[in-house]
This record gives sequence, C-alpha cells and structure tokens, in this order.
Amino acid sequence: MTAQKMAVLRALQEAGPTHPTAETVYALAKRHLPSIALGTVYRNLSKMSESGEIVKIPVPDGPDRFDAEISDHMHILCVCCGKIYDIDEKNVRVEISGVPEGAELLHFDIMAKCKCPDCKSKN
Amino acid sequence: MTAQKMAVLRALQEAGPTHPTAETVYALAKRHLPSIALGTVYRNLSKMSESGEIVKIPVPDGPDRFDAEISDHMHILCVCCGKIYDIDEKNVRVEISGVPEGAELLHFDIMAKCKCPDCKSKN
DNA sequence: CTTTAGATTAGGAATGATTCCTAATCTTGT
DNA sequence: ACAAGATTAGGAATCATTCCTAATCTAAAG
Repeated sequence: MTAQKMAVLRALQEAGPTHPTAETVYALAKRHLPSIALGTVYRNLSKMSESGEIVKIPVPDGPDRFDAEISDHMHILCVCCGKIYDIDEKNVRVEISGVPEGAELLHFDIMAKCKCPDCKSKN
Repeated sequence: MTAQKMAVLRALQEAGPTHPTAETVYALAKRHLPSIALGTVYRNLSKMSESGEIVKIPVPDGPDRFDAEISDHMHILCVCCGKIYDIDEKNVRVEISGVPEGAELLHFDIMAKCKCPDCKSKN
C-alpha cells in the first residue's frame, strides 16, 4: 500500500457519486499528493478495478469513469451533460435466454441513457 | 449516395454477423473500391449509425464494432476472443425502476459478457 | 446537357485517452 | 539495516478516432 494508491482511493471517495474520470481523480489526488503522476493514477485505477476494490464504468464516446461504490448497481448516463446516476441493483431485473449453446454467461454491463432533469429544464 | 458510402454498406453486409471494427470494414471496402480512405469509412459509419441505417456497438477496452443488422437485438461479447454474438430482443427482458425523479429514460445499452464455446474448449 | 452550390473525398496531421518505458525510489520481509 | 521486488515520475508511444484542406463529386435547376 503506497501513498499514491491511498491518494487515488481517497480522491475517488471524496468525489462521492460524481463518477469522475481518471483525469479528475488525478486532479483530486494531486491536492493531497502533488507529486503524483497521471500514469500512476491510471495504473492504480486499473489495478483496483481489476481486483474489485473500485468499479470502472466504460462510457461510449467518452473517457472511462470510476466509482468507489462497489455495491451491485447499474448506471444511467445523461446523454446531454454526461452526468451519471446510480441505480440500485434491486431496482433492475434482467432476464435473458438464447445465449449461444455452450457459452458461459459471465455478467452484464448495463448502461441506460436518459435526459436528466437539469438538461430537460435547460432545454 | 456516393460510391464510398455504398462500398462501406456493402462491406458491412458482407461481413455478416461478425461485427467488424472500422478497420475491418475499411479492409473489406478497399477490395471493391481500392481508393477509399480510412477517414471516409469512419465518417460513413458514424453518419449511418446516427441515422439508424446501421448499429454501432461500443466495446469496453476495444474499438467500436458495427452491425448491418438493425433489428432490435442485444450483444454478447466473449471476453477471451472478442467475438460478438447476437441475441434477439425477444430473448431479453429488462425492468428498471428508481430512475431519478424528472429524468427521461431513453434506452438501454446492454452488453453481456461470456466465455464462448471455442474459448471454453481451448482453455 | 451544362452549371453550380453544397456535400463528400483522400490523405495526412492532430487529438484524446490510455498504456508503455526506464531509471530512480520506495516497500516489505528478514 | 538490506536485498528483492514492486512502484513511481516523467515522458514517449500507441491506438482509435476526428479534424483539416484542397480537390472532386453529386444532384438539382435551368
């Protein structure tokens, strides 16, 4: 456990439910550890999301986002402003059949899209 | 309707259910129209997916894939070899609640992940 | 069948996100 | 304290994709 990894984790926790990009995590982490490098942030985010300590959220047409909240939940993205909301897993049900013969289903990435309240009113 | 757009569409149709990348579409299109440029392929794929003529499939940690089949269906990706299978929409049911107050739900991107039969046996 | 305005193209440079490289530094177990 | 291995900073490199520009093509109107 290095100071850099702690700084990344702390930054992600401070970000709360804003689902920051790696760049944003970098900016936040720099406040506590000004010497930290962007590559270090990427590497720690990658490793932690592989190990399950955090969650990586791939976004079509945009940089990946990250989440310190690892409880089972899905995300809903505002296509106008890019804000990401959490939706608790118990509010989602997915049923699927017709999976190819012999394939082992591993898991789902569900990314819903919406126009968020702010963007609806601004529009 | 230009020769380039036709070549892209034709390439995508020839690719069948292989869900090719833009690079692969480029290679296929070049066979019929050797002068076509990669940027032209990207632009035509973008425009056609925006207009709904084709489908763009964003893949986490990989280049986008494309599909000439526009009937409502979802995709399942083998995490080992990157192959993408189609799953008919009628085999999928998604129910969701707890959408943020005032948000307008637009649609879902569902990308399931599996280990495909080939990869299971090779393993 | 010309004209012409607007769209599209080829080719390559530029961008954005991310990974890779290397020497230097740190961490951890002993 | 010390060696072995992991991690870091900094920057170069990579990959997918978009952007730029002058040249070419398309389609609609005469």
